[in-house]
Amino acid sequence: MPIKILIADDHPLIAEGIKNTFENQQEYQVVAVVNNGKEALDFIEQHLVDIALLDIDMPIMDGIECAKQIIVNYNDVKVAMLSMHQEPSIIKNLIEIGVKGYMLKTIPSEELLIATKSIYNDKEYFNADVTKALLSNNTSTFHQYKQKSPLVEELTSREKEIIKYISQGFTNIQIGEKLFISPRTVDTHRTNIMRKIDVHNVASLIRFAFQNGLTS
Amino acid sequence: MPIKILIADDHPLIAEGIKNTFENQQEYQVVAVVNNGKEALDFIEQHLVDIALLDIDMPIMDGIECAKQIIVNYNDVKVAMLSMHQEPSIIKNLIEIGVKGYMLKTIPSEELLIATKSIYNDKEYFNADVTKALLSNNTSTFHQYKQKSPLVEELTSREKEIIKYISQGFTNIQIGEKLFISPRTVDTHRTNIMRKIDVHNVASLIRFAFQNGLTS
DNA sequence: AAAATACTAGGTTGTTTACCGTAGATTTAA
DNA sequence: TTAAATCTACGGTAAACAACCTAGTATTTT
Repeated sequence: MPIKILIADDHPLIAEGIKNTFENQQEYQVVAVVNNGKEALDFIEQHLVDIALLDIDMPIMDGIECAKQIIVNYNDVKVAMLSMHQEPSIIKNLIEIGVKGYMLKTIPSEELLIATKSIYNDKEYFNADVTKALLSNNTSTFHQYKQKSPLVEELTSREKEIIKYISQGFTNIQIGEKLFISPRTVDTHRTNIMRKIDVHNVASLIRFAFQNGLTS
Repeated sequence: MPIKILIADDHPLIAEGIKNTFENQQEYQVVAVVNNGKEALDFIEQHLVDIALLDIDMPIMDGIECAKQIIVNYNDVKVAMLSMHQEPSIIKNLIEIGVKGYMLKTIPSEELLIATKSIYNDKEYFNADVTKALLSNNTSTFHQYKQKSPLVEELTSREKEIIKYISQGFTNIQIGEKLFISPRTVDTHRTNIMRKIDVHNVASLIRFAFQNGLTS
């Protein structure tokens, strides 16, 4: 029973190239070559597909949206991206969505075969260029999350203590009891904190706390 | 002319396993199996080697020091690591030193062959687990050490959507506007979410969202 | 000594959230 | 075809929070 592959790419030449890679092997069977994400979804709805190889840039429905839909609606169809993009944010996003593989189109044919087989066997596959892309830019991507706001410096140690308790889910009254101060005092601190970091509700306050490592 | 491979690993069984992988192929030739970094260097000084496959944990001289020496002194010997470590810091360090590949020992034999060939052809190779390891460093600090709650599974996709907006600091009214539903409906979702994950204020709700990667 | 900062506490007012219930419409599963 | 789940929406009440305000005490800085 060959591995059933769907290829989605709006460049016919590339799609054919990928198709040829698989057609010389009896382990694989290309069951569809489509031009966009919508067509891919339509096909998957009607037929059995093991692996969907999706390009990102496609008309009507792009590969990202298509991947999302497939992963949500067709649990047993594995999704791998085959793209020219190597922006870490895109790659990261896709991996979080749940794609099993991400390959750049520079991947050699034989590696693509291995990759496809790995993915079919419930493993994951990312080719070297992807790893390098993540690595080379990971400082910036990393900082996007880890970078501390300079506003943290504005907070006094008492305020950081308060924000910690707030982010742990305690109410002003509970915090007051813990710190042996009036809940009104806690409220004052809370107000001051929010003014300093320029947020206007608990949700944003806690978001700030998490992003700045103030959560204990 | 086969690709000349040196294997350095202090576990004889593993070293033999790797050796066997290559010996069934005439493209490759294992010219040495050594037990530590020092022996590897000694061998390379006397013989021609195309690729050195190094373990990290070895007595006398470890794989990291060995890799450094090889890369500095023997420009035409390519170095790849084959290890059980997947700490991003180690991997990053080695890539900065200049190793051409990093594979975990969980790599399938056939993938190892492809990898070795790629590296011989002046490409780089990192297997999927390595990418994942790097990626985990890439994502936010918060989910790193905290385990995800099974309660996430209880949430419907709509509820996850709501929780995402809440954690972004939007009020029920704002969320209602975004999703074209009544703020009362948002409130109902909110109530249901809080019941499901057993929290009783926004703070805890957002804490939950952050710890479970529901913050977009 | 005066000014600034931090911590404390309270007043007031309006908004938002938390929790309780009910309930129709639609989709999904048994 | 019931049954269950999901998404939708509303009423009401109490608690918590958000945004203003003043103000005393203590400590540090200028």
